[in-house]
Amino acid sequence: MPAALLSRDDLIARLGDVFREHGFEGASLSAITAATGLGKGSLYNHFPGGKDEMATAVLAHVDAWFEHEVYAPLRDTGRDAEDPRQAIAAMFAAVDTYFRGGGRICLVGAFALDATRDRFAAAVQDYFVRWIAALAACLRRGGVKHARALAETIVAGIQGALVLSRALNDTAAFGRQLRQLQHQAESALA
Amino acid sequence: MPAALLSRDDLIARLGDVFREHGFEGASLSAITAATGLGKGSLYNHFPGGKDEMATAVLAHVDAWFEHEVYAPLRDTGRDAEDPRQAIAAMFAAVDTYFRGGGRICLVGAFALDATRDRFAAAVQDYFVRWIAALAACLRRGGVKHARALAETIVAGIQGALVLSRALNDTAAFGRQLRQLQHQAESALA
DNA sequence: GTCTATAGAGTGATAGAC
DNA sequence: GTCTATCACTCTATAGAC
Repeated sequence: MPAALLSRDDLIARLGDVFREHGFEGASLSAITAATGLGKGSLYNHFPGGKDEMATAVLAHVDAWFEHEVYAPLRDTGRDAEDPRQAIAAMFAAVDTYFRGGGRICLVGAFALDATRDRFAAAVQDYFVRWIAALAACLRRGGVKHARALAETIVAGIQGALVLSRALNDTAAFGRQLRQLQHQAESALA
Repeated sequence: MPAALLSRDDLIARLGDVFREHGFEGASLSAITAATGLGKGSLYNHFPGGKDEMATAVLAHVDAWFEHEVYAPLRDTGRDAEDPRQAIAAMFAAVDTYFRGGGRICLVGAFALDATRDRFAAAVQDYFVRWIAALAACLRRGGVKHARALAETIVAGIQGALVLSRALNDTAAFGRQLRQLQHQAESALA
């Protein structure tokens, strides 16, 4: 067989970019073809289920990244006073990197807003439930009283920061919100 | 001429529902026809520019609502200690009503996230710029030091709360975030 | 009769599935 | 590449308020 032009990981990363850019409905197969360099035949070879399966694969990829880089470190935080603070600083750093300082939106958040949500409701809900739970566990271990409420505020704040920085076309707004949220978390830990 | 089946305001309201539900790309003319009861001929009679003009009209309608119900009251707040507090409480009440307690998303925020943003960038940016400016002016009049930063946090927080409540399929999350943000504003005013 | 809101068949282009 | 369905949109025609 001919060599694959793209590894599966590269392919999924590019699919993610297309879905982030155009949304699920707006991501036409021709846009996907242009972004990946793969013809329709190749795409259907990799994803017999079509666009639905492509989006599912991208969501699973995003989920795996957050599980490894964000949720697990938060959950594995010890009880030493400094640990939760460091874990939360690491989370904010990871988030800033992942979202390219506000230049990249959250695919899961975008899917949550439109009718796409119904198709991928389970994956969308899971992403947020697990993020909030992992962050709340870390905060609780740091002695925060209303850990669950604060975790919800921080996760919502990050999503809002992405909307705002895209709307204002100002990635600096994302950084400002991230720092404000991190400060809010650190104040609660102190 | 035949009587209009729908007033222009009703028509625009229904168009808004369709765009909120499906996004700009996902809002097909057949979905619009189904939601409005109007055939293509009627729709193109009202909006010769097609979907673009429909979305522009909806955004203008949203803008007018927020200008009248949210921005103007915030800007017109006096300098009495109680005024900014009341104006901000009124803003949160208006926001809760408009977004149906979290059951309705923000069309402008949704447009900000996908590629639609480029088409309507000016209207999208304007909505957020004016909201933040009006809220910051009110906070500043209430003696808040970093009024602009807090205003940004609150507006971003509202957008994030909408994403979260849709993602979790839990409108109660929207109410919780709204109360938290209002408390944050009131603490800064005190 | 004029004008406007209606309806919907028909256009070419393009969608996603295979 | 081929397929059918559907896309946004055009055009012609009619109904009815003035």
